[in-house]
Amino acid sequence: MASTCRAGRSPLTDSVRTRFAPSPTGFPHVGGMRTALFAWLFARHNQGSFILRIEDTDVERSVEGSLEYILEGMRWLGMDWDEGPGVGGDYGPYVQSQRLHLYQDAARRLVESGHAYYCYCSAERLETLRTEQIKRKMPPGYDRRCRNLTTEQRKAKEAEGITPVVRFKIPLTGRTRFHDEIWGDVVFENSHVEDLVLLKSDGYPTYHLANVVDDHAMEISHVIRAEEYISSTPLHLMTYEALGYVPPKFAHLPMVLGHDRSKLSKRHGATSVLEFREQGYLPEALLNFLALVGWSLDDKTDIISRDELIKNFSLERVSKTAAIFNHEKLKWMNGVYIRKLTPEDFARRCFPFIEKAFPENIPSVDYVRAVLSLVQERTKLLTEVSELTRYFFSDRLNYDAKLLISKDMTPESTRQMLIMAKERLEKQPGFDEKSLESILRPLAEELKLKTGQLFGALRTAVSGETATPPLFQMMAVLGRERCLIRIQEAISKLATL
RNA sequence: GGCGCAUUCGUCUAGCGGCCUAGGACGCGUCCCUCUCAAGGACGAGAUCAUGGGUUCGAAUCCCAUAUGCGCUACCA
Repeated sequence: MASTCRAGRSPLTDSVRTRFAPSPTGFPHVGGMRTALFAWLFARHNQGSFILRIEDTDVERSVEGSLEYILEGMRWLGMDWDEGPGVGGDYGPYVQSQRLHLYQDAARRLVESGHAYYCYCSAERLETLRTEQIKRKMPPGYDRRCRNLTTEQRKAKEAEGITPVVRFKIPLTGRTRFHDEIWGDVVFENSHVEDLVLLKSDGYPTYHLANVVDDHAMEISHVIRAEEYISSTPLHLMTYEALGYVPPKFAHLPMVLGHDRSKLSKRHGATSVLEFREQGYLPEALLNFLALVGWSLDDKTDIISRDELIKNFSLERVSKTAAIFNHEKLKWMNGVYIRKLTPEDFARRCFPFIEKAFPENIPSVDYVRAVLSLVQERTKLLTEVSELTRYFFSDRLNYDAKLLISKDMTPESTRQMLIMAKERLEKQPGFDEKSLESILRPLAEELKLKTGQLFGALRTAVSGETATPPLFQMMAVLGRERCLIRIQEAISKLATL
């Protein structure tokens, strides 16, 4: 796209550079990850660079260990970064708390050039000011009391030992307009923009300053971020200009909502991508799903591979409307991806869940594979496999004997039927799917029973369940000995009815 | 309250003036397949394109109001 040479960006590096800039204040939220995904896709589509930058400028909200979770979430989804924590890069450090002097310098320059000023107002004054404004139905905001302090007044405040903050001196008139890659042209009256704080009294920058300074320093070409920042974009633009920087392009992404149309949060279910992993979701499914929250390829495609996503992603097809996170569709999509897995891959991914559920009862890897191949197309979540395969690993069946009795059958007729079946099975040399079918089907005919009546009873006898994979396949995997024992148990159970 | 933005089936969306008696997907229902459950296939219900005015030969698509929703309105990001 833009290939004009501009200040701060050399022709050599004038390519697409996007970034994801999370603050380490919690888990990797799917909303944030969706934002990261779009920035990542845009960079990859344009053979650009994707940068990961940590915005840890809020000391109070910073949560120990959360950075590692965020990185883990990114890695799990397969979003690799070209620069940032763990990989380095030419524009580091990529952690804002290690770049404080840059922001402090910028703030000082801004004050010196008259674009910003020191503010000595206390948090208390600001607080009472705000509550008073709200009470009188006035728009809340800073009243610019310190905007025009004289040198003497400032000296007096300094003498009191007050550490000031730096606020941007927003022009009182005029308007700021910009072109958003997704929203189009947006215009704001400058008089509605506040003199926001750029540098806090603890020496840390606010998001507004740190963002501008770093996006410029890191030569970010496209700022792709959530919709909530659109209102502060005019301030950012003014800051770029005041600092003498050429601003990047902006693209604001629509929000991700919960089912009640409020911002997606914990009460809407899982919101951390790591939680989705624990619940048995496949990263490729989540990635596909997330890509479709606010973006579409065309009027009919739902299942899109990572490569296709990269190949086809464009900002033009990003929607402007907030989207509700549809867990049902994600689950369906996960099922689609599970079915697409090779049996080996499916087994590999399920193994941890099986091992966890049946630590003492795993005879062999081959057995587990055989079992899993029977349930693959029946599972929507990896976590379901333990439930789906329980009777393959445990001999305690615990079912109600009544479940053995099919329609139009009695306990006694069912018992007789199972006795016959057991005799035939004992005599049958092979125990594979084919030979099982070759004796069980004729048996049903011989007894003048519907296949469902015989097979249903055997199914329950052998598994304790009424819904299982196909009977013969299941029995073949369970093995002759186990099946015969279970059928005998069923026969005994029926006798007590 | 102010500012900004949005508004197509329950949900995700296609649509960028005539191809729309609005298409696809999830979910839902019926049927087929079938030893059960899935998967798969077929069909169906489901949107007066938020409402009201314009513009136009013609509007879901353009314009203006209204309503509703969302975002911002922090020494949080």
